[in-house]
Amino acid sequence: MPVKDWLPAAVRAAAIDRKLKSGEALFRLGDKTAGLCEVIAGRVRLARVDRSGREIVLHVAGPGDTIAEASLFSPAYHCDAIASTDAVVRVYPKPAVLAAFEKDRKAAQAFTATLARQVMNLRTRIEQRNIRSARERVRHFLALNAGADGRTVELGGTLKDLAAELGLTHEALYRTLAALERSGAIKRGRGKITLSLPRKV
Amino acid sequence: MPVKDWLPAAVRAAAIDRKLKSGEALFRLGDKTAGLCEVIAGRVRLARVDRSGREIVLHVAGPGDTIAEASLFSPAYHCDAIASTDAVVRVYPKPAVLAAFEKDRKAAQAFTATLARQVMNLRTRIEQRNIRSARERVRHFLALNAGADGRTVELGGTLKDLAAELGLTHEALYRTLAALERSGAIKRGRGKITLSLPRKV
DNA sequence: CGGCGTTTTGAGAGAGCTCAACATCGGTGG
DNA sequence: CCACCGATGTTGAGCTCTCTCAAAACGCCG
Repeated sequence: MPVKDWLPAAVRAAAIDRKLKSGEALFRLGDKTAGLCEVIAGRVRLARVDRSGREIVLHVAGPGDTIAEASLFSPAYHCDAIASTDAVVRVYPKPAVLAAFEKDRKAAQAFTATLARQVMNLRTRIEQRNIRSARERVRHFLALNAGADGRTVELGGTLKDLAAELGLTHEALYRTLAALERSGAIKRGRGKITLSLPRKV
Repeated sequence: MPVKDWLPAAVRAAAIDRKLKSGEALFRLGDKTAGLCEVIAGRVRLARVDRSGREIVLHVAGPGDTIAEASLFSPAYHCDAIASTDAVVRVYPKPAVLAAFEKDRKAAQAFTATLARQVMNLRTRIEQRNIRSARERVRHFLALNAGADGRTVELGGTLKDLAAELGLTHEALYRTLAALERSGAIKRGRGKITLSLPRKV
C-alpha cells in the first residue's frame, strides 16, 4: 500500500527528501535510526557485508517502496542501504511517525499490515536462497516477478545487479540465462526477459 | 516479548489449545487462517515444499514463540506448519485478536514491534542461507544460537532436523560437525554443542 | 577514439549433493 | 531378556555444479 494512503498528512509534511548518487549510502549498519524511508526515484538496496567481504543483498526497493520499517523500533540500523542508481529518498522522521501511530489507529494498522506482508516476502526470499541450482533459482525469480501478463519480467538494473540480488555470481547468471534462452525457455530483450511458456503451476 | 505480556486477557481467554503428534500439521499452505498461534510445548516448524518435493524449513518455533503473525492480515496461510515433536499449540482466534488491536493500542504496538523484530530475524536468516560453505553456515548458526555463556548451543531436536533448518543435507552437516570437532573448534555432547573458544567478533 | 563497466565465454578446482553401506540407539514384542 | 525394526547418526566414493580466475567482445559516454 502506498505510503500516501495511510501516513497522516502531518507526518508527510515533516518529510525530508534526500538525493543519492549511485553507490552512495543512505545509512550504514550501526547508524542511529532516523526514520521511515520511502524511495521516490531510483533503486536502493539493503545489504550486509559478510566476513569474507562479500556483499549480501537482502532487498531491493524501487519507487513507492518503503525501507527501514523495522528500524522504527530499533535504535540502530541492522544493515546498509545503498543506492543502486541515482536515487531520491524521502525520510519521515521517526518521532513524527511513532507519534502518528499513537493517535491514528488506521495508520498504525496499515503499517502493521505492511510489516506482515514484508514478513511473507522475506520468507519467499529465504525459499529462493535455499535453492542451490542456478537454473531453478532464476526460474523461481522469474515466476515471482512476472508482470501482469505472467510472462514478462522487467529488469530494474543490470544483470550484474540481478546476480547479486539472486545470490549468484554474475558469470553463473549469464551462463544460466544463455542456457535458458538456447533451450527456448526464455527470450531476452533490452532490460526484460520473456518466458516462452505461460507460467503454470 | 511473551504473548502474555501484551495480549489482553479477554483474547487469551478465547484461546483454544491444540495437541499435535510429531509430524502432524497445524495448518497447510492455502488453508484459511484461523488466528495467532503460540507454541506452548514442543517444536513446530514452518516450511514450504519446493517443486522437487524437498521441504524447505523457513522457521522453527519453540515454547513461547508465536507463529502465523503475518497471517492475521491474510486470508490463507502461505506455508505449512508442522510439529517437529509432539507439541501443544495455543490458537488465539483471529477476530478476537484483531478486535483487541482496535481497542488496545498497547497490544497493537507490541504486536507491531514483534513483527519488526521478526523482519530483522528473517533478514539474518537470509544472510545465513546465502553462505554456501557448510562450515561457515554452521559457525554462523552456532554464533547466533549460543546460550547465555556464549559457548553452548542447546539442540532442540535431532541433527537431521538441524540440517534441514540450516538448508544442508544431513550428510554434509555430520561431516562438518565431525571436522569441526576434529579440529578442536567444538565439542559435542548429548543434544548440545560447545564452542571451544569464547565467541569473538 | 579511448576508457570503463557490463556482458560473455573458457578452463580448472573445490565443495556439497547423491547414492550406498553400515553403525547406533530406542522402542516393541515375543 | 533378547531379537527385531525403524529412525538417526556416520562414513565412503563419485559426480555435478557453482565459484574462481582469466581473457576477450560489447556498449556507453566523455
